[in-house]
Amino acid sequence: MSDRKKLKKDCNISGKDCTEELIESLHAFRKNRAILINPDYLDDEKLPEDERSKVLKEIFNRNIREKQLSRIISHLTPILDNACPPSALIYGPTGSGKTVSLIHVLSTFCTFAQKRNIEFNYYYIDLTSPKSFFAALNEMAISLDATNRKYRKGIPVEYMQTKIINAISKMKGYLCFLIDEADNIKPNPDLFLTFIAKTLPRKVSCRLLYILITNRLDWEKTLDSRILSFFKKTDILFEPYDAMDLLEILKLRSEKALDQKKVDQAALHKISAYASQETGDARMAVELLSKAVRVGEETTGFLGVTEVDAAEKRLEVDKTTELINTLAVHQKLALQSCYYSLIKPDIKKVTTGQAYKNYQKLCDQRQNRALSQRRFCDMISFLDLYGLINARVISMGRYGKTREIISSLPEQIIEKFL
DNA sequence: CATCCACAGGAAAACGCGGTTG
DNA sequence: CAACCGCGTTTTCCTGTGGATG
Repeated sequence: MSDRKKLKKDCNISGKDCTEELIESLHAFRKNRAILINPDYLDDEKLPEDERSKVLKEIFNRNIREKQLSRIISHLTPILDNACPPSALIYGPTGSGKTVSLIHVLSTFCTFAQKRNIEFNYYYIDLTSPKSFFAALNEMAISLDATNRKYRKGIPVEYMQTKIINAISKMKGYLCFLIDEADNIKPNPDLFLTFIAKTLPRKVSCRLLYILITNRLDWEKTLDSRILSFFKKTDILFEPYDAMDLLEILKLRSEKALDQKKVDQAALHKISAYASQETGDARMAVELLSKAVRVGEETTGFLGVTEVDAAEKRLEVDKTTELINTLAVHQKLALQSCYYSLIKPDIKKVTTGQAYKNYQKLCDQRQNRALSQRRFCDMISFLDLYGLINARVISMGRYGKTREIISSLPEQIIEKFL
């Protein structure tokens, strides 16, 4: 017993020492390789409010989105001459900086107008997650009255409406509502729009101005034309960022967040080029940057072009595995049945018939009914469309005409889902 | 050149399911 | 409560087809 105790004690001491050393050395090692100084600047969600707007100001001071900003501002300037501009509808793809630009413009416009003794206020209504009519009203009431976090369910809709009307009727001058993702009201967007466009202006004395943001170009067409005519609106389009804009944004982020000694400017160029080719989504560009930083910290302790390449690959892998995971059951089975024979080293292509046989076998194993070959055929074209397989129709002469299915995924992904 | 394979893919019928009406 | 719609999905049926092969 005493022996064992002693042994344990020894072990403990030596073990502790070892681990402590390990922690110390690893810590030093990691610190040495760290590129990231202030991670919050790579993630907008974590940035405190005032800090966020500071960053935004800096971005806009670099003449990014100048065209769009001037469009919005010239839309607003009639207010300075005591005229009320029409409502505006802002279009643009995700990550083109719609929300950010609008908030920036409105807040600066707000202070500018106040200096000239013009009463101007704006409220931001966030509908980024789908909302019902009631929830939209709720959101509106909250933005008007910051003290009240949330109104409970079960309150009649009319009550909410009068609540909002009461809140607004105390105000004077111009009142601007910035409604983000305005197309997100389900199931009856018309109701909400009728309320804000028709009912509200009649009940309150101040001048109302609506700015609706959406990323669906065709949204307008889904609306009732009668409501649409109440908004005598102007359209403003946000183009996606080009490579130069993205580069500026990335530069700013990297200056704030990263150790400049360890950052190669060429890497930023590469990221901006890649992101602008893809979608021009700024959020995606920043995400790629942070991914590249992570790669750099894990390997060389430096952010260069090679790290960006690696991050790109990793992003690609993440995207495809995510895509695969969101597939419907039978689609997943079809995909598996395609790769089932493709992973064998000597087989490079399969025909639809072979894949279908595999598919039937797989369905048998899992005891669910196999879909018809016709349906399978459609699923193959679907998978091809999404780039999960390569399938093209070829003719093998008298041996028939079929789709030739070839792998289009790197092996690590295939292994993962098989 | 005609033949004929093994499937592609269009059309229409059948099914499934939530919602509505008599 | 059954009958009936409406609409999306699935099955059934069918016609079409590129080119190796005899």
